[in-house]
Amino acid sequence: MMSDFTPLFDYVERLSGKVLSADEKQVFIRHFKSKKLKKRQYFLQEGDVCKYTGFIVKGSARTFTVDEKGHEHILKLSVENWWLNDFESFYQLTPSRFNIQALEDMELLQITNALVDEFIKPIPAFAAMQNIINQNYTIAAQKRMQSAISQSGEERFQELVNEYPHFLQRFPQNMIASYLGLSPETLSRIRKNALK
Amino acid sequence: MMSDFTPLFDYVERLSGKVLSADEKQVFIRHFKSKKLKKRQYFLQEGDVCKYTGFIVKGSARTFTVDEKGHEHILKLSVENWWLNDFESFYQLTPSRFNIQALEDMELLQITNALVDEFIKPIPAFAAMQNIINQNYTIAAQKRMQSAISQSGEERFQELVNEYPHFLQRFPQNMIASYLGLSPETLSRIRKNALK
DNA sequence: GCTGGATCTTGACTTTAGTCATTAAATGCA
DNA sequence: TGCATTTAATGACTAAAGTCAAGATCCAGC
Repeated sequence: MMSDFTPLFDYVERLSGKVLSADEKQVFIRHFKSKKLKKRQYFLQEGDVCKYTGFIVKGSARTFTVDEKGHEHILKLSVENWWLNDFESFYQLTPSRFNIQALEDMELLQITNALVDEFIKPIPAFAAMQNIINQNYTIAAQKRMQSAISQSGEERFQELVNEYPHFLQRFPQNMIASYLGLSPETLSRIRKNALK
Repeated sequence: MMSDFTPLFDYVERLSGKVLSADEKQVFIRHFKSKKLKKRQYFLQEGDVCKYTGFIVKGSARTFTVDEKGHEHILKLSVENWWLNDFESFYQLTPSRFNIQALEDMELLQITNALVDEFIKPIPAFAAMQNIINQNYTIAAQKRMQSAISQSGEERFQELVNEYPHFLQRFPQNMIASYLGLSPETLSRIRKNALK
């Protein structure tokens, strides 16, 4: 059965502000492949090259590293209508420093770098979307960097509560803690204090 | 006297991998204006819209915020052959959350967003450069985020020593500390320990 | 429903980094 | 050169976050 490309088309059109022709949609359908991941399965393992970029139709994932002490640090939490990949590895075809793992059962539409370059990038709406994404990502990264440098754990948590309240429902607390750069115990205590 | 555009042309050609024609160079010369800043002068103040993006021909600057306690946090240190701006404010024409201040006497080539869109973006080498920059910046932001989340102050300092050794010569230690998200005292002690 | 693993909470303690105050050194510049 | 300002170092203390260990709770799958 064919996957549902509607979310992807909507996403590209919305971000780019351009409309996709029927022909262009066919190019997407021809080159993106449906991929399913069960909870806990890996989309990418540290040391491997990130061959695919995937559009998340359903489910969620975390991008994380493991340090020398064996502690995991979550760099990114990804949900529906986001792209799943390690930019650096995907664009430069270098081994990745990250692991990407499904936190829920996932459905992706994925494609290789080579096919993107050959068939997808020439589609103006896609190229425009890509620039917008890079721009947005850069801005978001700058904001997050600012909070990492200048705010306490408690302030970073409050910001997350305000900006991504649904994350709190959707992800276990230890994942949120790791995303914020805190130990699970510390986040537990922060929440306890915040309730007063 | 006309400013020296050579560094800018070299930079655009190097990043884009394309050559600029004489006509295209004239477009640059026509629309970029030379701007000088003395040490400590502001290129941008919090609350203002970042009207210009500037290519740094000479000198250096810091991008920083001031928190409620009056503490400054440096988000970015910029030197020759980098662009100086607040992405978010410049692209979206929203008031900036950042201050940008010269750390040394500076010479910039600057231009407004509107003029970039009208005259400069149509130059293929420039558009290509911009995408590469966004890509590189995204990758760099991810790396820096990773160290902020998963490394101690000492490890972050060691990384800076390895990656940007010239920063240590060029910028006072309290600026470096702020860039690393540390108090000046803490960085002083880290350095003392590291010398053993 | 029962069970085992995962998640969360809490307490006691340690480590890391920040704060405040003081002194020393370096630097700018008149 | 000499003085004022900035920058850096250090000590004593405080605050924030991490660590380790134990127990409680939740939940998926049989």
